[in-house]
Amino acid sequence: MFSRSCEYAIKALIYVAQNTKDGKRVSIKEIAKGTDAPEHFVAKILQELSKKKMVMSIKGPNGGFYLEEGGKHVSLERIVKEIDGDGMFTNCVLGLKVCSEKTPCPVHLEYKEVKKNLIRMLENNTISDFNDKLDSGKFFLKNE
Amino acid sequence: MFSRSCEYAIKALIYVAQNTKDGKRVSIKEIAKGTDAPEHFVAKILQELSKKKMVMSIKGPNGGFYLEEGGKHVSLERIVKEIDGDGMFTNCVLGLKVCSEKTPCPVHLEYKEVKKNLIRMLENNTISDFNDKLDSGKFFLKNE
DNA sequence: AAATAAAAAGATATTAAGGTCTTTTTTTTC
DNA sequence: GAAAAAAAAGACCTTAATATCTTTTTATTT
Ligand code: FES
Ligand code: FES
Repeated sequence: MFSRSCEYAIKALIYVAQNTKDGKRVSIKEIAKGTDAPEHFVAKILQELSKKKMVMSIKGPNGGFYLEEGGKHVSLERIVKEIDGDGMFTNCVLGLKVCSEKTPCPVHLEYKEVKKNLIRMLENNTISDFNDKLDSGKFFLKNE
Repeated sequence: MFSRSCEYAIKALIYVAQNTKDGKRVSIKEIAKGTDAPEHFVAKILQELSKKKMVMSIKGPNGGFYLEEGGKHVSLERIVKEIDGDGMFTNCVLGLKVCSEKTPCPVHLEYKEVKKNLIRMLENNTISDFNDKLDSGKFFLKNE
């Protein structure tokens, strides 16, 4: 569904939001541990997100990552599009050159509904939405 | 969503069903052209499907691929599972080790609904369903 | 039997994703 | 100012997906 990079990005951002509420910062190492992801890989992804101002970073001792107020209201849709591009939103599910009503693939009509659901899910969920959920202890960023 | 292989497989099977109604067979070359897929790649995928008896093949002049009566009633779900495995049906969408109600990821609940839709779409559509649709000329296996 | 047409099999190549390691830069603390 | 801690940058490695090419086997047609 999503690329690994994208999965890590989503979990990392949720983790950062969750653990920097009081003006603290979290290091790559912490994020990697907290989301069960390879440290150096997550570093690269955060670098990318940082360039796009989706997460803030400060170097040096006591540095790390944190979110600006606005960053907390970023939707999953935004993250997915930044990392994986908009293929999932526009491509034909059977790989036709274009997805259109004019020359639709056999599953176009039915897939359209599925896609609508998926997109709604991505649009309606922001980083901060998850924080509330995580606080309740009923959701996890890693398991097993 | 699906791998290339899987996309090609689905389109190839639909194409075969569509073009062998009268006891004819179609060659790899035809299938590749008809579905806008690389010939040798599609050959390998059909080989695999052939081993699994999801499509029949006959060698030699006048040979080619065709479907047994039963093959026409194969669902997309079956094809996807044979080619891509059941990851899409069982894996956590954020990549947690397991997808479970016990230790769900933050989007588990919402994604569950999306997944249900997707699976229903895959289960409810068989190769022969598409033939009827294609006959009407309103759907395509390639475009642009 | 020879020629031919087709799939099967298998070897190889290419590309992209995923992952790791090393060096550099920045900042803080002492 | 030196040492340390952190991210940034970049080089590199590994694996899997995608794709192509070549050879072999099988069946048909003449
Ligand atoms: S044409 Fe295939 S999903 Fe729209
Ligand atoms: S735990 Fe993530 S989808 Fe179920």
